[in-house]
Amino acid sequence: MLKEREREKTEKYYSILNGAGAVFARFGFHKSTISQIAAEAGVADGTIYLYFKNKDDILYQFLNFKSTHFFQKMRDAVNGAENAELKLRNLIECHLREFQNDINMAVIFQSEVRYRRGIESHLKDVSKVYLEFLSEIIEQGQMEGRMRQDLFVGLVKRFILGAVEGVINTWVAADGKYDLVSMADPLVDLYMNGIQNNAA
Amino acid sequence: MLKEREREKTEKYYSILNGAGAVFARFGFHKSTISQIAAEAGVADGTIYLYFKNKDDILYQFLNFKSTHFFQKMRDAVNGAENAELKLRNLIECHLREFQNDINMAVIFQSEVRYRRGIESHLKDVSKVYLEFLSEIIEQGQMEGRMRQDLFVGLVKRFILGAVEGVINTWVAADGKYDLVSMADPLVDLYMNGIQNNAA
DNA sequence: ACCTCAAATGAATTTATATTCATACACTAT
DNA sequence: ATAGTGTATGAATATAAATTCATTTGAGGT
Repeated sequence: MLKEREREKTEKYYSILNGAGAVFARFGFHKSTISQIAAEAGVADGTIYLYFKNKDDILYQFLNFKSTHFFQKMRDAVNGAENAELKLRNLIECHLREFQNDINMAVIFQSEVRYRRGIESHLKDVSKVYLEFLSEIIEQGQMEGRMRQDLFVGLVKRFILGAVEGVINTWVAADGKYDLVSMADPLVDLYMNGIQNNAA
Repeated sequence: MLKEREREKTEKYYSILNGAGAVFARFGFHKSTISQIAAEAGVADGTIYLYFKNKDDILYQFLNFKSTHFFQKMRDAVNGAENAELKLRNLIECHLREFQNDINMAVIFQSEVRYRRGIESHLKDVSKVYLEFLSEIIEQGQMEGRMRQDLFVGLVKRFILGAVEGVINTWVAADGKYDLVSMADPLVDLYMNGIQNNAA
């Protein structure tokens, strides 16, 4: 086993992480084998165990690495906006852009993160952090008078997250063929105005 | 192997299906073993292979059985409503009620159905059928002038399904502790009116 | 009571793959 | 050049669990 300090910095560490990302995305975590990952990363099977504790650890580190980056982008996007509606728009746009730019990550997040008992417990629960972002935005929106006062925030935030994920799932199922980011505006429009025809 | 005809009717067949439902829900498909399922169903390991081709087949038949029932309920719920908004409300309420009444099914649908390559291909894709229900309702709503004309139906239906699933996931994560069906009205209200404060 | 055969059993077998480890390699310092 | 140290290899091993099958059980039927 390599020294803890250096282990995570080497080029090889990232080759394996990326290889694993590609393999997990293609076959799913359970059907992926260490040999496949090793081949994809261009290393021997045994080498993987110099950098990772075991197969689970690969997934764990992958999610950890990606989500750290993801939430940093998220924070930047939200902070750069003034009012709640713009924050929401930026958040959604950022989410879609990051997933579009890294389809392996997108596939893995959408398919493996849900109900992985024992992983989400270690991992700073991805959707939890996300939902906190949303709570803040909604509450700010209510203070600004921009969003309804009678909203049940606990529900609204799942509602928002669920809908983005639904849109991403569809995009993933279509192998990322179309532009995902352009869904941001119509999506936010739905959040804000709903589907009812108020004109009539 | 039992005769095809009789195999699926026996009491034992359903014991195994239910046992599997409980075990899959508790441990997830991959971590569930045949022995656990057999124990839960009160039969010997080998007996399972008299009724099912293999472990995958158990999940497949479980999903098939449950989704057939589910969609029947769904159809009844939708047909019993006059206008599109009521149909939507009934659909969501039915969805939530059925999941609430069968938490094993709920857990399995939410966690195993997504990205199970080779299963959704056999199984009449659950979300596909669901999305067709939604398309019809939305289009009807537009004809009735009850829903906006400028909606991108392809987006709206994922939006709706995604949001219900988000709400169900939260409920499942809380071990079904609170009443799920009561989320139907506020949820539909959000679909229809959005979160924006129009009064101000 | 005995026979027959479908149904059930669970220990033995097979299979698949995660993980280990003895060996080989490559770089640096002396 | 050679020794020494950290790194990489991949064949061999360990393990776990799915699946099989020789054997047993039990419910009619004679």
